[in-house]
Amino acid sequence: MKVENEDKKSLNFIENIIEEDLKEGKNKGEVYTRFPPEPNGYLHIGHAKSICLNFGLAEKYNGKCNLRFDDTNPEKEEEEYVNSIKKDVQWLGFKWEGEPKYASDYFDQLYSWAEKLIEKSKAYVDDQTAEEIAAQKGTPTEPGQESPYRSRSVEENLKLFREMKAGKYKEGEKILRAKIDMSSPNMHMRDPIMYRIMHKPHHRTGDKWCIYPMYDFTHGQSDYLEGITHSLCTLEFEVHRPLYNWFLDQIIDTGYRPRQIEFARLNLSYTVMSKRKLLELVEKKRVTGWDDPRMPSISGLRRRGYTPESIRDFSDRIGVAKRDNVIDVGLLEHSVKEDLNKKATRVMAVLDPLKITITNYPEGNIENLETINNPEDESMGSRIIPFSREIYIEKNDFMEDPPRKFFRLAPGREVRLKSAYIIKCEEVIRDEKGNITELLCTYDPETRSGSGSTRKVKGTLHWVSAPHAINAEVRLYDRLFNDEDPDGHKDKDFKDFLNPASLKILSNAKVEPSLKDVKALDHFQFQRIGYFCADQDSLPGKPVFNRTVPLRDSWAKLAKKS
RNA sequence: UGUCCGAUGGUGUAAUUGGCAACACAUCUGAUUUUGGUUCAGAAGAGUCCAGGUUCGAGCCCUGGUCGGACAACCA
Repeated sequence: MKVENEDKKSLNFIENIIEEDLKEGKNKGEVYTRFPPEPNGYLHIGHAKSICLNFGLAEKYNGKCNLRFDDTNPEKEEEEYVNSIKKDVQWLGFKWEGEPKYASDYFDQLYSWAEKLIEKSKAYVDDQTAEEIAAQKGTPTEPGQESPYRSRSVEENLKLFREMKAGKYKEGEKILRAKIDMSSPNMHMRDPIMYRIMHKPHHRTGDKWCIYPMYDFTHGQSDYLEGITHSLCTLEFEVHRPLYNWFLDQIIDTGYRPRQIEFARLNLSYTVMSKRKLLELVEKKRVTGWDDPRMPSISGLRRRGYTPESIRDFSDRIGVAKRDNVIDVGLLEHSVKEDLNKKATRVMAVLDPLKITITNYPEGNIENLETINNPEDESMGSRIIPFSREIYIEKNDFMEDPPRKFFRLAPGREVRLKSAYIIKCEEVIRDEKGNITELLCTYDPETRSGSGSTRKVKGTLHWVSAPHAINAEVRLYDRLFNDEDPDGHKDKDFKDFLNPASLKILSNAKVEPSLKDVKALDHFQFQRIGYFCADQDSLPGKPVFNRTVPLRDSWAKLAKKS
C-alpha cells in the first residue's frame, strides 16, 4: 500500500491560501470561485488556464464556481460572444453553478449602492471633460489635483446623479466619481470613475439604462453578491486590489468578504495571446477566422484536434504562480499527443503517394487483412483493410540512393507493409523527364502478417490499396509564427513574424476506405505521420483532415544531423 | 526618480514553513517494437539575481542593491 503518497502533491500558492482560510474557519468552510469573462471576444488558451483554475479549485475543495459575464460596457459586448463562451466552457468539461450570471443582473443594486456612497459623501458628480480629468490625475510619480466639483453637497450630487440616470445629459457631460485621495501613490485611488453615461442599448437590459458602472465599481460587489470566497484574477489587477477592498468597505455590513488573489497570465512561445491582436489577425484575414486551427483560441484548438482532456492536462502541468512565464508550446503539443496516443484509431493514410505494382501478386485479387485499431488499447479492437496488386506508399519512404541507416524502401531492398507482406523493390519506372512515377516490387507470400511468419526486416511502411483508396484533402498546420516571441520586438510588428508555411494543403492524399465518411472532430493517428482530426469541411466521400500535431520523428532528426 | 509585484537547471513548477534543491517538458544514450510512434532503463544539466547580516544551519528570515513586470482608458 502506498496510499500515503496519493495526496502528497504539493500545493500551489492559491491552494495554500485556501487551505489556510479553511483552517481558520473562514467562509464557513466554503470555497466559491467564479470565471468572469467580458463577452467581447472569443476565449483562448489563456482563458482556459483561468477556467481550469477556477472550476478546478471548486472541484478540488468541494465548492462551487460561477460563470459570470462581466458585461458593463454595452459598446463592445455581444450575445454572440456569450454563446461562444458558454460553449467553450462546457466543451472543456466544466459545469457552472446554477444559471450563468451577469454583472448586469446587479445594475439596480449597484445603482443604489452608488447613491449610498453619495449620501455618505464618498462620491460626487463631476462635470469636467475626460481630458480635464486626465490632466488632473497626475502621474505615477506626481500627485493629482482635486476636481473643482469635488465638494458639491450631497443633495446636489444626488439630484445630478438621478438626472444622469434619467437621461438628462449627453455622454461625457457628467460622471460619478468616488471621493478617495487625489494624492494617493496608487493611481487607481485617485477619485476613480464609478459611472459613466452611455446612450447605448445593452445586450440584456436593453434601453433601461443610460449610465453604466465601471469594472472597479462592479467586480467586487458582484463577487460579494454571489458569495464568492476567492476571486482570482491576473496580475494586472494587483494595483486594483486596494480599490476592490475600498468599495467593499463602503457597502459591507457582515463578516464575510470575498478576497481577490492575483496570478500570472499564461504566455505561450510562438504565439500571441492578446484578444486585440488575435482579432486583428481575423479582421485582416491572416487567418480564416476565430476557429482557424492555427489560432490559440479554444475554438481554434478544438478544430485543430485538441481534446478537452489535453487542455486540462496542460493546464495542470503549467501550474500557477505570480512570476511572469513563457510556456514552451511544445508542452501543449505533448499533452495532446499523450491523450491521443491512448484514444486515436490508427489508420493508413498516404499524404504524398507513390504507386507500387506488385508484379507477382495475382491480378484482380483482393485480400481483406486484419489490422489492430490501437496497440495501446486492446478494447478498441481491429478492422479490415483491403490489399491488392497496386498500392500507394509515401514518396519519401523510397530513396534511390539511400544514406546509411535509411531503413525504408530502396532498389533491391525489402520492407514490410504494415499488417500485410514483405515486399522487395525490383525496378524503378520513370517518365520522359526522369521523374520516378512507379515502383515495381515483388512480395513474399509467406510473410503475411498474423500468419506466423517470423522473417524480420528493418523497416515497416504504411500503405493504401490503390483501387480502394479514397481521395482526401489534408491540411498540414504548423505554428502561426516563426519567432519565439512575436510580440517582443520593439520596432517590428508581430505580424512580421507570421509563418508563411503555417498551412500547407495537400489535395491528393490517399486514405483507406474506412475513412470515406468521417464526422467532424473524429480523431485519428495517421500511422507513422501524426495525429489528424476530421474537419467540418468534410463532405460524404470527400474527407478533409487537419493535422493536429506530427508524431515524433527520430529519423528526421537523425537525417538533419548528417 | 512614486506604489505594488516578482526573481530557483533551456522552459515551467516544487522544496510540507530554517535541515545540504525535486518533478515535468525539452535534450542525449541504450533496450524493446510489424508505427524510426508508444513503452522501458539511464545520463547530462541549477547550488537558488548580487552583497552583507541573523543562525549550528538560509532558496526560505532581515538589510541594502540589481534586474524584470504592472499601474496615469468615461476598457475589462
